[in-house]
Amino acid sequence: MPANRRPQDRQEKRAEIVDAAEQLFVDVGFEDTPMARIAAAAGVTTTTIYWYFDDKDALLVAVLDQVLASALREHAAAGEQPWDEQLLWVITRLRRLHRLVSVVHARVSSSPVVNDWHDRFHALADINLAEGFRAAGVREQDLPAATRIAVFVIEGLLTHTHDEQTARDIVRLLGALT
Amino acid sequence: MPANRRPQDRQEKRAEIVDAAEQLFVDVGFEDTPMARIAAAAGVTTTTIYWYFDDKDALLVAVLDQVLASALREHAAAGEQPWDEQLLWVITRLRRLHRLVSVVHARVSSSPVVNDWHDRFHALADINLAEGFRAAGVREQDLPAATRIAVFVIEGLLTHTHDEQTARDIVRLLGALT
DNA sequence: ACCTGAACACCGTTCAAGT
DNA sequence: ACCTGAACACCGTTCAAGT
Repeated sequence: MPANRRPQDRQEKRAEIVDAAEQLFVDVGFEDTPMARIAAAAGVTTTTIYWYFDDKDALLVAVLDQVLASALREHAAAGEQPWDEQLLWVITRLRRLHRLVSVVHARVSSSPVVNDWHDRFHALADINLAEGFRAAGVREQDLPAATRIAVFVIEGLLTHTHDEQTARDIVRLLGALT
Repeated sequence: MPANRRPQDRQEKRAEIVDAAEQLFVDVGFEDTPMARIAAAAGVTTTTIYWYFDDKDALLVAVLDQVLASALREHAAAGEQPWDEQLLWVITRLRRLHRLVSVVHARVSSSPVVNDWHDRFHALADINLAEGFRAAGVREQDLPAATRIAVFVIEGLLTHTHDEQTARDIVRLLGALT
């Protein structure tokens, strides 16, 4: 063991693994990418991944955290926009993540860590969306229902193919809820 | 080979396999049930399943067809009901099928047969829902968007836990689209 | 035509052994 | 503490051989 190993070495290699996994999970899919392929892309051995992560699901959660943080940063940088433009931004920006959305739902019932992440994600999404709806004038007692409708529509648009115009029509019609 | 083998023998054994697979896919999940377990439940050998189905995805599609047909029969038998009651009926009746919904979405991008089934399902769902919305007085130009919103909300309710009251609130708020 | 036991290919994960 | 090659367990699928 080298005496000059800096503490962030660990974080750096961990980040390389997560980066490799993110690209593969997004473009190829979680179920279709073997651990060996992630390891090769990250320049490590398969077993090394298990030094940093408990199992493949834990690696998935790390990828989800990274992707979510990145999306939140981008969204904040996009600045204030009207309500429907924000929704359309989210839909187009996150469209390439549809495989992640699907695999999270598929693994919720099998993996406790994915289930936990999913719960936390929806709590966060609900808070943000409810804030937007409140600002748009939705009645307080309708906020929970309106929020969940918005979440489900976003998830649906991400996991189903559709053209740009359909997305616009849907978001416009959703505006009727406000 | 027995000379008195009747042609429906094949259909009967096929049905036994599909029944076993349906119960396991619904209660345990597609990814968590090995072919060997389906075979054992159906009283055949693993390899026998491959005489009736190309692969596990083809078996999944057979299960989906059977479940869909059963749901359509039940729905028809339920008779005419107001629009929101129909939606609530679908949601409670199909809630136990959430694993099927999730795995279909997860496998759409990997399995052509599942992808085909998914396309056909949504075409069918769109027709039925559009009819309901039209009868409920939704403007013709809003029908496609309203239909997709309803589909996405139903799928969301099936794949996310929620209490009865939330479902009622959501369906009631959806009524604002009409 | 229908069914089977044995084998194959693949993959997530573990473990003893290294540095 | 960190990394590895080899092995293990599991599972979808195939195939040669039966009836």
